Amino acid sequence: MLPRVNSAAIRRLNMVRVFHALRENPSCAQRDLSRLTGLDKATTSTIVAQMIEEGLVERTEAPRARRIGRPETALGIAPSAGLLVGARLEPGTIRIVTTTLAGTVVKQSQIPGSTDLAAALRQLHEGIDAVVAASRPEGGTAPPLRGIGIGIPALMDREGRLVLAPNLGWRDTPIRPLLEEALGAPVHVDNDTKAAAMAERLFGACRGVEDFVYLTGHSGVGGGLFLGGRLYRGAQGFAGEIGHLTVVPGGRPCGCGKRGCLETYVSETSILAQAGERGRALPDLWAAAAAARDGDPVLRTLLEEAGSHLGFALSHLVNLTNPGLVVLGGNLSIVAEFILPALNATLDEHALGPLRRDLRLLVSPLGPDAVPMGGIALAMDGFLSVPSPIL
Amino acid sequence: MLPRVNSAAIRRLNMVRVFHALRENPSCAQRDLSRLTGLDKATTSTIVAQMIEEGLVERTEAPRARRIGRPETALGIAPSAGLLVGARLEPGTIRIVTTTLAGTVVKQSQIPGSTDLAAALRQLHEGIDAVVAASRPEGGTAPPLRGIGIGIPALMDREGRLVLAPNLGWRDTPIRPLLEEALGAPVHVDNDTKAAAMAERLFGACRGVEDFVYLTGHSGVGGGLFLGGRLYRGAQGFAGEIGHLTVVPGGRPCGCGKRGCLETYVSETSILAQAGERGRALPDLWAAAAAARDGDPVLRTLLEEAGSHLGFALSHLVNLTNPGLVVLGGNLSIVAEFILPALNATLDEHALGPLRRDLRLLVSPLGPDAVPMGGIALAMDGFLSVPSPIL
DNA sequence: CGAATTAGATAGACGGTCTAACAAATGGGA
DNA sequence: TCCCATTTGTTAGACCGTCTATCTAATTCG
Repeated sequence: MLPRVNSAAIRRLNMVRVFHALRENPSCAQRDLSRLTGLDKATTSTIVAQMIEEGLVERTEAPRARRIGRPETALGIAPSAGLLVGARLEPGTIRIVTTTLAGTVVKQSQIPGSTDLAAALRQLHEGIDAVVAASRPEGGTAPPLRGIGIGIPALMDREGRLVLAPNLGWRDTPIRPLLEEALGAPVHVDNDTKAAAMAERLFGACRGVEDFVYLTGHSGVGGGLFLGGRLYRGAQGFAGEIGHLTVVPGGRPCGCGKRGCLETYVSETSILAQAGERGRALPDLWAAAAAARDGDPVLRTLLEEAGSHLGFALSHLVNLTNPGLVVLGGNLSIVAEFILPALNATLDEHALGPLRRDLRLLVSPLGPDAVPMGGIALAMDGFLSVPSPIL
Repeated sequence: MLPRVNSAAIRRLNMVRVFHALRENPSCAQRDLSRLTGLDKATTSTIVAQMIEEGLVERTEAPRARRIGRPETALGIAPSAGLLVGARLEPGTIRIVTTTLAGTVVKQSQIPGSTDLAAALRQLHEGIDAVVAASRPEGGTAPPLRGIGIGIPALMDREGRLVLAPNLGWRDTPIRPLLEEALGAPVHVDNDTKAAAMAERLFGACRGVEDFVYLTGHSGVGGGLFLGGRLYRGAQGFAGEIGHLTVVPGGRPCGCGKRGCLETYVSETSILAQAGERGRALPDLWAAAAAARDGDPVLRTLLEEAGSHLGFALSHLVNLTNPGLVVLGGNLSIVAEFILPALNATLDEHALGPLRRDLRLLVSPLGPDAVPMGGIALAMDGFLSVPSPIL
C-alpha cells in the first residue's frame, strides 16, 4: 500500500524545504525563505510560526543591512532544537561527532574499535552516550537527541541489516534494530561511502547538485551514487560497489574471491601493499603522498597506475550514469594530486565524448570527516523525512 | 524556483495513480481502485467522477462475479479519451503506432526512413498524420491527439535536443521543438533504448518493478536504467551508454573513435560483421539465430563470445547500480538463448555475490515492438505528468 | 418480501496553500 | 517634526484537497 498523500504531507514537504533553505542560508529572513522555496510569504509565515512553536527555529538578533522599509528579522535553526549523532565505525577506531540540527559540530570524539561484534556495539553505545552527555550545555536544558547515523564499511541492505563486512568479519547482522533498542533514538545505518556522499551533498562540494558520484578508498574502494536528487541505494541497497569492478582480468586477488578488482589497485590498503612489494614500506597514505611529493619514482608510478585504474573504472560509471560531477573523497583526496593526471587521461580515453566534456572533477572539501558527517546527514535526512512518493 | 506543491498537485498525483491502477486492471471497480491506490473510497469516488466528467473514464458493462450485496460497476479508460502516437525512427525505416490512452494498439504502420534530416522529419510528419487519420473511427467523433513519443538511436539531452546520432549522421538538432511545431501536439523525444525501457515498465516485463536495467542491441548496444521508480536520464540525459564500455582494451575499433567498446562485439551490426569475417555472410540476426540453432559452430562460438562480453559489461552495471532485474530486449532477445549461458557464467565470475544472487534475468516479451511502444510510454508519461518534486 | 450485505455517493470536518488586505517598522524629504 | 513611500510580516477568507461518517442503491438469502 502506498503512503497517503494529503494536506499533512504537503505541510511536511514544505516545512522540510524551509528547513533546508534556512540551514543553507543562516540568519536569513522569511522574505528570503519565500524566494528560496517558492512558497507564498503567507505560507512561509505560518510554517515559520509553526517551527518556532515547535522549537525548531528561533529569531536571531542579526542587524541586517539597512534599507528602506521595515527591517527583516533574521531566523536561525535553534541550537536547542535537538542533537544529532554521526559515527564512523571501523575495525580500529570509532569516530563520533555531535551536531545541532543545523549540522554545526558540537563535540567530537574518537575511541578504539573492535572486530568483535558485541564489543564494537558496546563501545559504540558507550561512546555515543559519553559524547552526547558532553554535548549537553552546562546549565540549560538538554536538547533532545533527534537521531543517530552510522557509516560502516559493509554491504548494508535497505532495512539496516549488515549483509557482509569483510574488513570487520561480520555478516548477516541486524545492526539497526540492535542499536536502536540499545540507544533509544532513531538509528540510521548505511554503507560508509553512501553516508559520505550524503555529507558531501548536504555540507560539502555537492550542495544543490542533483547527479553526482562520490568516490573514496580506505580498505576498499567505494562509490556513492546520488542520482536525480536522491541517494541511490539500488534494489537491495548495494549500489555503488565500484571497488569490485574488474579492471585487470586475472589480476591481483581480492578479498571478495575474484581477481583484478579495482580496489586491489587503488585502496589505501592495496597501495601500501604494492608499495611494500616494490621495496617501500610506508605506514599510511600521507607517507605515500609525501614520498611522491619528494619525487620517489616508485610511488609516482604506483599512484599513476592507481589513477589509471580508477579512471578506467570511473569511465564505466560515467558512461552508465552520466553524472555531472565526480568527487574524490576520503583517503583518495590525500593522493588526489598524484592520481588525477592519469585519471583524467584515462577518462579522456574511455569515457564517451559528450559525457566526458561536461564532467567536473573535484577533491572533497570534507576529507576524512566525511563519514561521521555522513552519519549526521543520514540522521538529519531521517528526522526530516517526507513520506514517499513525495520528494 | 521549485514548482509549488498545493492541493491541485495532490489531486493530480492521485488522479495519475488511479489512472495507472485502472490501466493495469481493466474493468475493475471503484472498490478495487481504492484498495490499489490506498485512497479512501470517498476520494476515489470524487476522482472517478472527475475523470468521467473529463471523458477519461467510462462505466463499462461488464457483469461482474455475482456476490451478495450491490454489484460493482466496472470502469475503463475511455477509448475516445484520446489517441497516443509512438514512433521509432531509424535510418532505414520509421515505425509508427497509435494507441488509446490505455495503451491499446489502434493502428500500426511502417514507412521508409531517411538519413536526410529534413526528409526524415517530413516523412515522420506525414506518416504520423496518415496513421492518426486512419485511427479515427468511421462515424463517431475523433479522439483528441494527446501526445506523441519518439525513440531515436541517438544521444538526446533532457530538453529533447539531439546531440549526436552516429547512425543517422545527425548532430546538435533541436528535434523536439521542430516536431512539436510541425505536429501541433506535445512531442516527447528520447533515446530509443530509454523509450523501450519505459515500454517494458508500463506494458512489459517490468510492471511494478522499481529498479531494473533494459538492454538492447541494434546498430549499437544501449541500456535503459530505471532506478528508484523513475527512468534515469543522468545529468545531461546521456545515462545508460553501456555500448561504449571498454570490454577489450585495444580491441575492435568503434564508431565513437575508441577501441574495444562492447557494441563492437554484441550489436546486430557487429555480430553480422564478425560472422562475415569468419566466413558466414548472414542477412540479419534471425539468420544468425537459425544458424546457431542448426549447430553452426562458428555462430555458436561467436554468440557465446558476445554473451561473455555482454556479461562482463553487465557485471559492471550490476556492481554499480544493483538492479533487481535485467531485461534483454530488442534484437538481443532474438539470440538470447545462445548468449545467456555465457552471459550468466561471466556474471557469476565478475558480479559481487550478494548482488548476483538476487538478480533476475528476463527476455523481453515486447521484442522489437518495444521502441514504438516506448514512444507511447513517453507520451503517456507526459500526458500524465505530475509536477516534480512529487513522485 | 424483508433483512443482510456490499458498492458507491454525499455532507461536513479538517487542514493545506493562495490572494488580498492589513499592520508594523523604517528612511527620506518637505 | 511629521508625513509618506517602502518593505516585511501577519491575518482573514477563498478555494481545494483528503478523510470520517452517514446515507442511498442494488443485489442475495432466508
